[in-house]
Parts: sequence; C-alpha cells; structure tokens
Amino acid sequence: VRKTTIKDVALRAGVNPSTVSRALNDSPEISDELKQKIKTIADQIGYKTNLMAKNLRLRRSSVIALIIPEMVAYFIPSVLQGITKLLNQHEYKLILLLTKDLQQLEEQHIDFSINAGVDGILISLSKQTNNLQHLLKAKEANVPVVIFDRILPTTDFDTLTIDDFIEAKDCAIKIIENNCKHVVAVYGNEKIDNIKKRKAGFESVMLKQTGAVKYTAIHSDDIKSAAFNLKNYLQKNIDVDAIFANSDETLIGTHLCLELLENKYKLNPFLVAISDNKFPEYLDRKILFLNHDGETLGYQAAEMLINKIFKKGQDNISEVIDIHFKLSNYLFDIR
Amino acid sequence: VRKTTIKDVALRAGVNPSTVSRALNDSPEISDELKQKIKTIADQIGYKTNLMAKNLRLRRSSVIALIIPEMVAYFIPSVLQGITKLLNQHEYKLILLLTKDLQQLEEQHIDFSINAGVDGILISLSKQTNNLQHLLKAKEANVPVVIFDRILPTTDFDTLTIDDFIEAKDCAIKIIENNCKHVVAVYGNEKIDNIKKRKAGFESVMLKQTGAVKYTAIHSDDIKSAAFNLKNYLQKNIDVDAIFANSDETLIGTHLCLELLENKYKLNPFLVAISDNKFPEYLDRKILFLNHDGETLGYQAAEMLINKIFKKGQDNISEVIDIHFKLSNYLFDIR
DNA sequence: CTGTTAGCGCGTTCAC
DNA sequence: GTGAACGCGCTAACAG
Repeated sequence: VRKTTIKDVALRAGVNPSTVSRALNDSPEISDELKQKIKTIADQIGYKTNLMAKNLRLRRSSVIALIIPEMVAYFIPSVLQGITKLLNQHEYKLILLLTKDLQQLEEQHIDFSINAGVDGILISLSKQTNNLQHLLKAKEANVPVVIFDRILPTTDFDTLTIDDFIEAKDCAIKIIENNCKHVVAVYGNEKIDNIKKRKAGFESVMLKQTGAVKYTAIHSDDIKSAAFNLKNYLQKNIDVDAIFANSDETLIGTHLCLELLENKYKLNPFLVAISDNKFPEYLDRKILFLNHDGETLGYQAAEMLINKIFKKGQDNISEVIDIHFKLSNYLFDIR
Repeated sequence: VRKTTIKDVALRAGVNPSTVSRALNDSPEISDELKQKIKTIADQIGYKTNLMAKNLRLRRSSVIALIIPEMVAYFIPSVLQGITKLLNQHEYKLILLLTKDLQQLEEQHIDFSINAGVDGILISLSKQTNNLQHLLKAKEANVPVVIFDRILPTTDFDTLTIDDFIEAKDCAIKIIENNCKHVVAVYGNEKIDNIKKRKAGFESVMLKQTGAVKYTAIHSDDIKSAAFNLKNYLQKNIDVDAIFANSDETLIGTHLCLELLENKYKLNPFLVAISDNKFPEYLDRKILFLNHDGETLGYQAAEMLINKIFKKGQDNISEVIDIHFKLSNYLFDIR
C-alpha cells in the first residue's frame, strides 16, 4: 500500500520527477500546458505531496510550539480555537506545552521547543516569570517568538495583548456617564500584570472624580474572597450604585455576593465587567461587559508568528500590538 | 548556523554515522563502552536528533489528528490537557481540527488527516454523525483510530467513553437511598447519545420505584429552557425533594430556576448532578455530583491510540472501554 | 561488534 | 524549457 509519490506522477507523464516538482510549485520555467497536464495527472492518480520530505528538504518543520500556563476555561479554549483556525490554513502542526505557571517548566519547554526544531514559539508567560532571559535562547537559535496575552514589556520580542488599561478606562467612563455616585471596583490578584493594568486604567478615571464620586477598591485572590470582601463592604454601604468586576472570577464573586444580599437589602447596582463572554449569560443579571474575545486574540497571535516565520531574516523590528475590544451589552432574564 | 548532525558526532568519535545511530538508539550490537563514549561526545557537542529526518526514514510522522466538535469549556480543555500530557511523553505533535458538529466537515478533516499522513486519529463525533462510513477510509489507509467521548456503537474501531448509564444509575441509587419521594430529572438534548444513556441509566432505577416514588422527566435544549421548564413544574409541585441534573447545562438551568423560586417558596431539594467539575464550585449551593474527569479520559484515549500505533499490524481486535467515575460531594458556602 | 551502501520523498543546482 | 545528479539527516540491510 505505498503512497503515490512524485515519481509515479513523473512516470505517468513521461517526464522527470524534477519537472513534476517544478510544475506543482508553479515554477515559471515550465510551460503552462505542461503544468496543466502534470497537475491533471497528479489529481487522477491521487498524488499528495509528502510534507515530511518537503520540510526536510526545506529545513523547516511546519510545527509551532504553543506554551501556556494551563488549559483553563474559558479564555484559553477560545484562544486555541483562533490559533487552530489560522494554523490549519497553513498546514501547520502544534506542540502544546503547559507550564502550570512555573518558570522552571517554562524554561524547559522553551529548550525542548528549540531542540525539537519548531518553526516558531507562541507563548503566554507564567505567573512566576518576571524576565525574558530564557527566551533569549530562542532568539539566538533564530526561532521566531510571539508573546501573547500574558506578556512582559520588552523590545526583544513581538508581543500581542489586550489593552487592559484602555478597556478598564472605558468601563470607568461608562460608569461616570451613567451618573453613579458610589463606585466599588473588585480587583483580582494584582500579581497578574493584566489585573494591575486594569486597575490603573480604571483609577485613571476614578481618582479624578474626587468629591463628586465615592470610589472604593476591593481586592481578592479568588472567587470566595471576592464575594466575602465585597459582602463586608456592601453591608455597611448600601448606597453603592455601581460595581466594576475586572475579571470573570471577580464577576462571579460579585454575583454570588449580590444573590445573598438581595434577600435582605434593596440593591440594584450598575454592573460593569471585563469578561471572557461566558459567565454573563449564565448569571441571571443585567451586566454591561467587555468581551475579551480570545478567538480573535489567538488568531492574530498566530498570524503574527506565521508572518514572522515567512519573512525570517528580513526586517527584525519587534512589533507591539494592543488589541482594544468594545463594550457589549448583555441581558439574561427568564422571569 | 548549521545544527550538529549525526555526522559531526561520528567524525568526532572516529566512527561511522551508522554506528552513532545504533549507539544512540541503544542497539544491542554496540559495546557498552562505545555507547558511553558516543553518548558523551554527542552531549558535548550538543547533538539533538533531527526528528523530521528520522520520521521520514521510519515512514511515520509523529503527528496525530485530534478531531472534535469545538473547544467548548469546560470538558474539552481538560480532555486536551490529558491528551497533551501523554503525547508530550512520546514527542508526538498534534493537528487540531474542529468540526463544528457538522458531519461534512468531519469527513473533510478525516480525509485531510489521512492525506497529511498522520500516525493516528483521535476523534469525538459530531452531533450530526450517525454512522461510521467516513471513518472506514482511515481503516483502509491503515491509520489507527480511537473514538472517544462522543461515540457510536461499533466493532470496527476502538472506543473510549464514560459509562453514562452506570453513572446515572449511581445517581438514582443515591437519591433513593436518601429517601426522597418526589424526584425530578432535568435532561438535555436527547439527540446526544450520552444524554440518552444517562436517561436510560437513571430510569433503570426510577421506573422500578412506581408507587413509592413519584418521578418526572423534564426535557430541555439549553440552559434557558431547562430553567423555564423546571420552573413551570416546580411551581405546581412544591413538594419535590430531589432534582437530578444530568449535565452542566441543565445544572445551571436548575440553579437559576431555584434562585428565582427560593424567594417565594421554601425549597431545599436534594441536588444530584453529572458535571465536569467546574460549575459546582461557582454555584452557591450544596450539590452531590459526579465529576466527569476529562483529563483522565483524554489521557487514556491518547494512550489507547499510541498503543495501537505501536503494535500496528498485530492484533487487530477493537477495544471498547467504558470509564466509571465515582460520586463526589461538594459544598460551597460563603454565608 | 562495526563499516559500507542505499534510499525514505522531495527540491535544486548544473548542465544541455 | 527539461533531465540528471545530488543531498536534507537518518536508519536498515548487507557485509565482514
């Protein structure tokens, strides 16, 4: 059950294998009619080019490494969907490496990727990672790298991330426009760079409102602490009329907290969130939220990498792109 | 910047390239001391075997195709995590293909996989798929296939799925043991085979209880309809003391419904669910649930496929494995 | 035990 | 325009 190769096509067409190769790759040296003839024959006998041989010859692998902390829902699956979409268009394969947010594992994965001969690396940094030393090896080995989502400021590598500052700022502006007077922001773990930026963006608006608007920041490490800390605050401040949840986790915490308190108090705060667009529809509540579109992010990140691979060796300026999504409105109500 | 090859090692060691190859692959024909010497030299000059060349020579690709409906949270990401874990142990790469639950796309992806020369196919069937005709091509082309999660009964292929019947039966037994007298089961879309089996398993216990226990089945297509239909029923039947949600979607629907009704009625049903272990902790409610451990499923599925690839051509009996997870208890409470 | 030879399937240089 | 020959890096068959 041997697969049909370029030789079979050549034999059938009465030409040399190299001629077939040239015809199939649209070389200008081949006459159009011969090209047509060869292509037809190739189709007839079901010839498919062997990518492995081709890659070996072309000194490339058509494999990229995707290094991410973990497969956590919901954002990453969307990102992966976007990456996949673009990669399949170019017949690229994937090695998926999980760092579990450990810098040491991340380093091992990078070494492995370089040694495995991948054509490029797509990486979202671990929480532990605070410098890009280990990625420099990739640069030396001449393998293109794109850092996406969880990034660190750098001029050595291409980065693509969502512009957290601007988006949080958008949320703050919306709240002010809505004439709210007592605003609470629930922040997640500030060790995460994105969270830090969102806080900065939100406060870039809020802190200017001194006097007119009362603003309080609440911090949390997880869902429970978000719910708990918010609850403590709200019980003493029933006049809160706007809440900003800056992540899906804090949003859920906020939701749980409100569920509990709504039985006792009359609450109806204006709720604004930055989310990955999955929880809002599960929460029976009106939420203005900013949809962190992972698929778009993934697609663009993969696109950046592929472009970098194609024009390898040419212009080596590091690109920095910040995506800016817009606010969407969502309302779920079965009452 | 040429990479060091087997030739460089051979030159340095004063032996023939093929000797190096044998030494590195632990051939019994090579003396231990020569092996050691060669391995040391290889390490010194930083030799890494070129997998592409090796694969070309060995007529394999070290790539498997993963064909699934979509990257939906939460189950699939866990599955993917498990698959990745095993694949990385064997230096296997991945082509991720999404069918969007369309049989036609599924067929295209299978054809593509065969032509791309993957070593094996790991597939979870689309909702539309009701026969395995298109997979027969893979069998003819001699590419191993493992069907997992969403399967169809077959003797032509290996299948691995969670034993929905048994698990739902377990849930029903727990409810009976708990002395509940009025049971409602909320089922999802019955076109999905798994849902059908869960219903059968649950009812295999429930329908025997005629007289002693009142049992009602509620059907739904999505979260909203689950919540809506359940609400309609509960409003007329406040004495319901047990609810079985047979998927994460119906569980959320159930949760939303209870949230609404709890303000008006005194409700505290015994809640049992089959879940992917993500929502229960987000719902502020006591739930007895069966954790559908995707990571284990994915790991085992990949393991089955790799084994099949290794002993290709030998025993060709189709394996059928049903995993049976156990009930876990979960309680989330910030009050 | 080890060296020699050949070839996996393709793309490319050099001839003609 | 097209054919012949070579090599990408590796391993398997055949010698010795």
